[in-house]
Amino acid sequence: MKKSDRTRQDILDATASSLATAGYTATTVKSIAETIGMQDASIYYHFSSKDELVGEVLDIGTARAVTAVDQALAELQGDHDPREALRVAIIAHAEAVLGGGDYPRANVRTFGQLPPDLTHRHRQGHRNYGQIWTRLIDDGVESGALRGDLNRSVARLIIIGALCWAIEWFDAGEEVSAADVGEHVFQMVVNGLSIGEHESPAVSV
Amino acid sequence: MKKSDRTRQDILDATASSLATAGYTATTVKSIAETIGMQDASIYYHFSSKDELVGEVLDIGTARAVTAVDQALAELQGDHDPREALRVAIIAHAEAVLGGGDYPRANVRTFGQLPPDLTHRHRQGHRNYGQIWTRLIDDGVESGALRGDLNRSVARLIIIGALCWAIEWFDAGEEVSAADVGEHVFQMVVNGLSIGEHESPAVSV
DNA sequence: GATTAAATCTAGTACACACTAGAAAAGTCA
DNA sequence: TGACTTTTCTAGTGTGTACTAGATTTAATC
Repeated sequence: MKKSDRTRQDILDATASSLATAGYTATTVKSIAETIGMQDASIYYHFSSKDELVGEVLDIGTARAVTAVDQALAELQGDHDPREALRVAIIAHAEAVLGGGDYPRANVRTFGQLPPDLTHRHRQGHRNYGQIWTRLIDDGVESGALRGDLNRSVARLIIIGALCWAIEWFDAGEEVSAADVGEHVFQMVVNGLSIGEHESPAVSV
Repeated sequence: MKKSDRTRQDILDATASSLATAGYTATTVKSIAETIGMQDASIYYHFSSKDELVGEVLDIGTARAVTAVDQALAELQGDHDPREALRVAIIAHAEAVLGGGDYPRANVRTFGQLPPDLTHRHRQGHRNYGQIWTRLIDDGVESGALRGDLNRSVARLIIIGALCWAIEWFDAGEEVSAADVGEHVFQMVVNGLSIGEHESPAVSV
């Protein structure tokens, strides 16, 4: 029983890693098996199909992303500006997806590449995740901290989109960290790039 | 000669449409041929391989996106706020990729799904496109209209990312138009969601 | 140490894919 | 019409994929 669990975990890890870097199609059962030194047929002792395996990896990925954001928000004690909550959530998302493990990255990376069954299977998870952000934005607007003249759904999707797309260009080796990317997204979508008409010009970079 | 050109165009159109909606893997030579009522083998009279065909579609896509943004900027006559140039470019991009034809959409949709050869082939095109945005941001910062305390590359990639990811959720049938999405991205990344400490709360939506 | 159960392997099947060769059809123009 | 070119089709090949069946090995239990 213990051996099986360990192997199962190895398979999941290898799949998450491959999905995160190579995408869905390039992640073959054979390549997964090779990574962990097995025959491809042996995978089927632990998982009934490729898509069941991939689905489980994606489930773990969403769970981890949700946990990361929830936990970061929970650490905000007492009264706080709704903008600060948004900032904390954005940075937590950035760190989970960019700097975190393979599982959340696999989720974002394979978005839009999955067969219909898998896409449908994870629709609810994405909806749940979106609701966290919906609440953050609603709180901000209703408290008067955020503008109410924009479509909140569109605003939510733009924030998530800016963060998700970062996976396409973010390089963990460079000097910009995952948290830096989150901070930039926050600064831009909340404070804006503009320095405004009444402020003094910013110091040049 | 004329017949060949027409068929060739049909093949390109069908490929662009399939890439834009189904992605790279689900776009098979057979499915393309079926769409235009041909046998799959006949495709090879016009194109030497699937990837050459796909590459040509992507070339057209980048060209159209660049043209759309360039043209929108060219129509800005005389002196103008650098923010206005950014706004015009953002909306032009949104309309080209979301509301426009299949070619630019195919480009964004297949990003990250392509085999290495094709990815490499289009790297230069993406770089060129990025330079349009680099210049817009540089102009803004140097004229004092935009903040200079953020990493400009990161800012550029966040703007493009927010726009590109919109393809994953934008629905042309809904009441929010492609230009609306562009306007929202502009409002958020340039003016910011925050209403600031000295302004009155926004009217509720 | 023998018996049973768990885990992996060997050796395949079936299918979808990109792509090819050569015959057949369609179009062009004297 | 007839000779020629262009375009499409028929009929395949080879490869990589997910997946299966049954033998074989490894581990656990008495």
